[in-house]
Amino acid sequence: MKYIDKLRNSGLRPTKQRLQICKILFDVEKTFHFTINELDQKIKKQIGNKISLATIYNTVHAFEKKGYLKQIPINSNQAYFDTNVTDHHHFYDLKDEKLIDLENSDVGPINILKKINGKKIKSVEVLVKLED
Amino acid sequence: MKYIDKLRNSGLRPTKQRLQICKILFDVEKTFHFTINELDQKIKKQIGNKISLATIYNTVHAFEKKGYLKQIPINSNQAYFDTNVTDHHHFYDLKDEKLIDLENSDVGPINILKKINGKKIKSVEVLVKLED
DNA sequence: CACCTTTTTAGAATCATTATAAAGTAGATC
DNA sequence: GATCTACTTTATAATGATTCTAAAAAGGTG
Ligand SMILES: [Mn+2]
Ligand SMILES: [Mn+2]
Ligand SMILES: [Zn+2]
Ligand SMILES: [Zn+2]
Repeated sequence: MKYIDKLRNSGLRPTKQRLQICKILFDVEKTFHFTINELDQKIKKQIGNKISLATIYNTVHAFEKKGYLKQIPINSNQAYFDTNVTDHHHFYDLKDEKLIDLENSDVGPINILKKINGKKIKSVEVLVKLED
Repeated sequence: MKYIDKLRNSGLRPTKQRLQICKILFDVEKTFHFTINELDQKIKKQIGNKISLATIYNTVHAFEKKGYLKQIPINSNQAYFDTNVTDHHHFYDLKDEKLIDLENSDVGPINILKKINGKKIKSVEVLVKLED
């Protein structure tokens, strides 16, 4: 009951819905990127039942807040999430509208020389747009 | 009649509305970042009259397509545009929800070591999120 | 001016996301 | 195990940015 503990330790009750979403998001070998609608589809397909969209939004946001998911800024149409929460970067294939991971080691160190008074850096993300 | 020519050369008729928007966007010393609503406010305030939101969207998208504006991916809430169309990067102040330019020279060369088969790189953008 | 095309516009439609509020559930207590 | 309470889920409505529509207005050309 790996996810039950994970949720409890985060102060989130391990409900049936949250456990199902955990299974889909984290019980796979590879991390992946998804939109809320894609997750909704995946739940219907893999679990069989449906989870209310409101619950899916709530859960994804709760997981994001706890650091189990990351949101990737791509465009203003819809939110993209990532189950890979390590520091890393992305390709974005403009034609397929798909994200591809770009590990830190594939980019090399990024040195931000400019400083902003009174602010500190929370994250540094590179987005590489791809075309044919 | 600098903007009349600019528009004509782009195959866009120099209408009153487009010229007014040009004036606001390009007739200033410094480039800046804006959302559609901020632009709408600015038009009302600086020009006095109002331009239909549909026209503002149309014009901004037309200018983006022509390369006179760039869209900056920040989050999925609303689109941010930039009158600075040179290659550059951004700070995003999470508290103030404001963009700050980060010139290429403030970041240093970014070497993308990973290649994706059949795709070529269109742009490389760094987003540095700031917190207090 | 007459004609044709592009553009503007108000308003409706769309779509992702968030809010609401009622019903259900988990976990604690007895 | 029944009871209680806070948390969660859910259907549904509301919101807000963006896009669509279709009719009116304006630009450009001869
Ligand atoms: Mn969010
Ligand atoms: Mn657009
Ligand atoms: Zn990723
Ligand atoms: Zn900028």
